[in-house]
Amino acid sequence: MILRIEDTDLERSEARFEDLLMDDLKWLGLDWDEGPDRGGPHAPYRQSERLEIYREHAERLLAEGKAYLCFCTEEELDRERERRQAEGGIYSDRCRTIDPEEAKRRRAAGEASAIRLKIPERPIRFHDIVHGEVEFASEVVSDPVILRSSGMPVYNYVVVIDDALMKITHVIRGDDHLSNTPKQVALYEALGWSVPEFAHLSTILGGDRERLSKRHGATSIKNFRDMGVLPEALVNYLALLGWAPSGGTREIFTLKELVKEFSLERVTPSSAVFDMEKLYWLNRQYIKRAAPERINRLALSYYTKMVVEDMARTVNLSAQFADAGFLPAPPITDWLAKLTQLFVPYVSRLDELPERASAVFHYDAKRALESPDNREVLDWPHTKAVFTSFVGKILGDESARCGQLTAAEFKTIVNQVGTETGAKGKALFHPIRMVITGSHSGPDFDRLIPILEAGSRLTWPQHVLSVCERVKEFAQAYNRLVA
RNA sequence: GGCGCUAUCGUCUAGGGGUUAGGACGGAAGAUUCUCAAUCUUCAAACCCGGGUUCGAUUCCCGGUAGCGCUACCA
Repeated sequence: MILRIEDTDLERSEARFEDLLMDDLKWLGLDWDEGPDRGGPHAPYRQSERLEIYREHAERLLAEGKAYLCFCTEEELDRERERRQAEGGIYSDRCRTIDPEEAKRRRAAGEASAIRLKIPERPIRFHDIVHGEVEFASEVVSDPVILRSSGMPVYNYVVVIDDALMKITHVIRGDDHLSNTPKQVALYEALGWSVPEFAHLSTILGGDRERLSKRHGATSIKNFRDMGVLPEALVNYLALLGWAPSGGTREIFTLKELVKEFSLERVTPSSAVFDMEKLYWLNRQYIKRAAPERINRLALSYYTKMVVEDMARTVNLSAQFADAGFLPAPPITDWLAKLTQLFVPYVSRLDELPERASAVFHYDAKRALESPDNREVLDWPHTKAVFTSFVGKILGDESARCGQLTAAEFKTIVNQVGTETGAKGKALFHPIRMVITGSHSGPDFDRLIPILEAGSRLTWPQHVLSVCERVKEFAQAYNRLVA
């Protein structure tokens, strides 16, 4: 595989984009044998460093009469384009008829000129693996500029030169390039080179059926990565957009399986709407299958991000510090790993983890009592008695040592509250969960209580409240409410 | 405007001259659980329109319509 940097548009190219691009590719699990970072037999791999090659071939085409000099000024071209806007048609190729000798003289005299390719006067046909035979009439394709008057070559030209020189066999790209292809085919022919196979893949659209763009939210690879989408899920989803295996029922494929199963011949020619929900669903499947250690490690950054954001709310953190983040020490990471495993069945994106675990980090008894979600629970007949009994047990009981409560001890207390008040099932569990987490729904107490207690014993910027601290806060808030 | 590409459930798609038009996401209902999520079961949901070819067309052909793309000295 070859990585080539197409940077002939100076305005849109920046060195840092290159690193970003390589990061994205590596993250996706795509690797290359040759490229700007590791060299290879076809070096250089940046088009901006291959200018001499492009100039040479352009001059050759010029000398062979397959291309010509164009002296049109920017203003002239603008004017013509405006007229076409209304009347239709293509660029007039007006400089094509200038006598080559005269053109040579004008260039020598210093007049600015671009080089245009002569499109032959016959239909241009080519084969496309997903679209079949495609034909364009010669009259609808204008003579393209291959070398700008600035000396910088144009994409449609360099791509042909490089693909041929680098021995590219299959040109696979978006179908927005389909209309460019006749120009490129004409170029291959003018150069006397054989034409590669083409495969034009359909456009990916947003929910509004417009081409996917920044407006639609996550559209860069980095975005998905930040959301906690696993690369294998993204690759799998993208493959499914426009492709299905024969039979059409299987949907989950690893990169390796995809390499084996995927075939361009089965790619659909019609455009597809990007469905975030389905991506998230696939991501959940992959999270479930992934090694827990990997998920725990990936999850870390989302917690630290949360902690930094929390701190920024109260302390005036420097942007530099917030950016850098920080890695917690092992006792904390071990605890966070347990936390992740507790909540990971609930999420389809890793960045949802802190939000899911918010009951652990952000306990607020007052808000819990005022929450509309808890309204109903508050009105249940047993609720008040359960509150009183439970609060009394935790705060009064010697066994309920602060921060040292075990799951078994907690269970015993819950059972005692049950027999004392006569509440059971929802009537028992919902009010208690409300006291502990602020919400009537959440994970099993058996797993939650040890995590809460262990968390309260850790020292890091984010203090986790222990069970008894929660109960204390709740009791105060509740008493105020009743009073 | 010209040219090109495309058209099966809301979305991604399988299929293909005669099928109960299949699967997945999402939706609805149910089971399970103290609850939410997960999981399982069930259900609803589609061949763009008009002509032709044919015994028969969603499938093949033509036209229309719609969507998208190109129409740059952008990539």
